[in-house]
Amino acid sequence: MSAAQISAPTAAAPAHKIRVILADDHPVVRDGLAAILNRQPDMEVVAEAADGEEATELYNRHQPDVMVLDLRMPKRDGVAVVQMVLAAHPHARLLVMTTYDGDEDIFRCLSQGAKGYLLKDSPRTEILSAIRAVSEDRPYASSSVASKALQRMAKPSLTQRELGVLQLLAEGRSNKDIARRLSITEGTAKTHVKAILTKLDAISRTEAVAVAHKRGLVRL
Amino acid sequence: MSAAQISAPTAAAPAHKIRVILADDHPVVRDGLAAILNRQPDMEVVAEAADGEEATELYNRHQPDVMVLDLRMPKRDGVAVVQMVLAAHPHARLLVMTTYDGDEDIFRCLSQGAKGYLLKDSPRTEILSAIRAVSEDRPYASSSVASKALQRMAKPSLTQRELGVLQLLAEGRSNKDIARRLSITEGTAKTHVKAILTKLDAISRTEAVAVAHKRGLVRL
DNA sequence: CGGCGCCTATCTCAAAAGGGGTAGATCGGC
DNA sequence: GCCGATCTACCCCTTTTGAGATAGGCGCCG
Repeated sequence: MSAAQISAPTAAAPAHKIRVILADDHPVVRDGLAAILNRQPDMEVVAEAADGEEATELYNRHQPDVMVLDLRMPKRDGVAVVQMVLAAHPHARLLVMTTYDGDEDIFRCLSQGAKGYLLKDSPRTEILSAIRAVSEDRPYASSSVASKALQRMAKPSLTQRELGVLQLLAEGRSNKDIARRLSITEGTAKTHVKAILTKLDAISRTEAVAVAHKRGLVRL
Repeated sequence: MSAAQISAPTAAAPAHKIRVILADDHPVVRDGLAAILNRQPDMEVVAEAADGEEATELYNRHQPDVMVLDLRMPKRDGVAVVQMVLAAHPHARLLVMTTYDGDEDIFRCLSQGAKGYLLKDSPRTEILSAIRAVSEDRPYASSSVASKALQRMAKPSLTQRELGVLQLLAEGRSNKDIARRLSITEGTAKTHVKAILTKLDAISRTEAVAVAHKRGLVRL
């Protein structure tokens, strides 16, 4: 394939450039994305945000065609930014980006209306394709994520309560400790833990935590 | 402090540019670093590697002044690259970079002779300072890492065997399972687990795994 | 209204994990 | 040669965890 074909995708002379905001807490990543996008004749980086709060503000101020959002950011994470921006701008086109596939929050973002999802280790061409797709209101997802989405559908999902218990489980708390923190009896805590073990197909709490980490259900 | 002072550090007209190789599996990060470095009058990116094997090869071919190395890469991780490059070139100046502080492998790299360590979310000026320091054979470490190094000294370290047991622990294995896999008795496995709990100051195996994750002693 | 899912709570019983201490074998360094 | 660290292994005893079953209260939806 030729690079020229990718660089000048739909029209030889674009009517207007795709206006993009970048939101990522790593200066290096912002510079890298900016360098890639600014080489394109049909794209323009209009602002950069270093955290979630800034991302929300800058979206309101600039109303870009696309915002590229890191999932994990200080102050306000990707999920929260997606919620807040879409509440104010229902037609906002958001492309969520993260380091790890398998992060459960991807699905939270997509189900809340983010238009696309991208892995940070994607090649440049894929990043550009994704931005162009999202800018035209077409959905985009890395293939590795699309397949995970299907796997995930099959598996039973945890309730909110169970996710809370799982978080404490991952911190190494005992049943008694979990019960105290959630103001329930130890017996009930055990009931929740048993449900978690069943749903995650784990034999022990420690294995459940390992599975939860792999699936991105909990964070450190 | 002025930016000019940082940009033109020692000499107004550098006798020769600092030749740098970048090794990171994320194209975006490579582009970002390249963009930052190529803006400097005293630096030059001579090659880029997308994995550990490539990094080793390119070092041998180009013999740069500094190689910036991601800790986690496909095929050969940062620790292995540090070992192999230093075996062939004992005076190589390597700057290790990673996303997370608290990664135990940082200390493995540094103790094996890497000259500096840097967090990926560092500001541009810090990245440049680090590269200049390392190029002059001066050590460099992010302040957050320097403080962790001290904390770490105080705490007891795990033996090789214990690290092996800890890895299995983190995968959710039972004592019986651990014993089978390591060809030791269950009683011995319990002895190791008890030692781990004591050293990590944890009450339960699950808490020990949580601590191990935080300290980067195990990986998923 | 009748389910259905969720949270709560209880019971019993077996298995696993954890706390304490002891001790032989091996290996490397002072 | 002796000491210390490590790996191995065992003892006893208590606490925690996990399997299985059951059930009331509550809110939501067809």
